[in-house]
Amino acid sequence: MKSRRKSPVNTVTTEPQHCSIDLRLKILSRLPFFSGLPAQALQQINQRFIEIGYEAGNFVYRAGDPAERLYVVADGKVKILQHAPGGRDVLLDLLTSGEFFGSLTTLGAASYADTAQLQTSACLLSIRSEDFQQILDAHPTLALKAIAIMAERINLANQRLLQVVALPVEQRIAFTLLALGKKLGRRQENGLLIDVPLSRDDLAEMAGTTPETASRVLSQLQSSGVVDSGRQWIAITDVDALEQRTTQS
Amino acid sequence: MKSRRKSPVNTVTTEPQHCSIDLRLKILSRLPFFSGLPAQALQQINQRFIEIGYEAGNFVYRAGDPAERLYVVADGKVKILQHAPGGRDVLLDLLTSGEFFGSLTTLGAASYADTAQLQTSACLLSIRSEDFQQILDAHPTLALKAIAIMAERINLANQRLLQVVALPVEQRIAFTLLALGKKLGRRQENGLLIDVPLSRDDLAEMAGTTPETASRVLSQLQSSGVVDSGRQWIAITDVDALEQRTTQS
DNA sequence: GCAGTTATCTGATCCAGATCATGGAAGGCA
DNA sequence: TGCCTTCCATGATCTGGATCAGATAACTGC
Repeated sequence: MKSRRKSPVNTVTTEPQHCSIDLRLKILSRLPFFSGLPAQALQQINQRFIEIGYEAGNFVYRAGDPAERLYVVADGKVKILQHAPGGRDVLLDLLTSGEFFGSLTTLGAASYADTAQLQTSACLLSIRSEDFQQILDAHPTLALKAIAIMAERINLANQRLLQVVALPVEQRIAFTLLALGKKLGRRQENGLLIDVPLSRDDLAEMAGTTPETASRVLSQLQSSGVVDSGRQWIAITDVDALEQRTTQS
Repeated sequence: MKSRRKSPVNTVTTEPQHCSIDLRLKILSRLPFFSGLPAQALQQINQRFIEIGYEAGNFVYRAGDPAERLYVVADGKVKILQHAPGGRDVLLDLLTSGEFFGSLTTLGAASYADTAQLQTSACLLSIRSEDFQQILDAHPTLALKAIAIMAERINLANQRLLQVVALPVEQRIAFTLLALGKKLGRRQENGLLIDVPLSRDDLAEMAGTTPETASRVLSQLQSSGVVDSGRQWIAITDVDALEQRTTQS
């Protein structure tokens, strides 16, 4: 019954051409964030961006580095984490194409509070914070969109805080898996595959627990037929059942 | 040694005239957020606001209510909290004069995710979200300031998440007290008084623990001479010593 | 000043989940 | 194909802090 098949996660690495300057404008124009902008403006904005390719595992920046750039994920997955003095880390988010990270503002803190590391190889677009601020200045619509995005992130962070304080581990892991499934899920024969290499450590850091406990909970979910998992991958086989786990027991 | 004096917290309730329409413009113009704006613009903005006085304990809004207004604290203290299904709550923030809460955006969620309750009687200024958005639209500088404020709140939320996951209760309480002291502290003979009525329950909800544990930690800090406290009040007598508690043991 | 109510303190017990420890399975690479 | 490394599962033990339960102290209203 225990399936230990080869990881079904799409491990195709980002090809160099995915990160080429040719595709940059196309990528930017597809972003919901920039939608509705005249082509001309988009053209100008495009010129301020540079593209960077990274290998999986690389750090884009680390907590404490001077915060001077804003990044957009063009392709690949990026994990945002925060370090605690005691060595225990928290995985704040796993970002996918179209999402922002880095410094949205030059006001306030002068250094990054979090660390950005590539979960897969990826292609990033990057812009200096000041340039981005000028863009926001010139296009108030974008500023409102940015505010909406940030409001959402504040809610997300508060939601997680609430969960960690008030819910037992199993429920937190259920919530975490559902969120991952919703965001990064890909339909498969065996269910909703979380389409990113995800270790037990990663899951633990997202749910605010230890890898051992994450493993135990996952084993239990697996033997109940709610999820299917293996080395570095997890698939949700029964979303409804998993949703139930967020409530009781 | 144990001091159980009368609460030194300033309990002067907001007088009606503090919330009068006469003072509204003055209050708004003093806000750092609106500083640098021409008087004319401020005049216009002022017209969009309404003022409301509330009694301590009242709810401004509750989680789930339709989110259609943004509030500014003119006078008094407002606590922002979030409910967990299990009954345990989290106190997200204690806001004081000049701070915003409510709905910064009409995009996204249509209802408040949190609850706003008055910690003291207070005077609030309120504006419809759409009106506020129009103001941001018209004054891009304000939008950038709003973004900076939200970035700060995101960092704060992530910081607290990290603390809850990685630090033991005593350290979390020490951090909480230091933050409160920094934000709401008033110098007194006996130290830095946290100038707001604050019960053990409130402190527990801020630090993500139970009132019993909060009480125990506080007793221990008190017998070490680091803080001084009583019914509904806490003062930090030795800031440096408290800072040390955030690190070791 | 007294009775009732609310906030706080503190002891005793309990348990979810962290920690410690070990063995096994999957993938990488020569 | 076999060695080596990394990841995962799972048992055993331990403990920080929650929970349960009274006992005090402070405020409120009369």
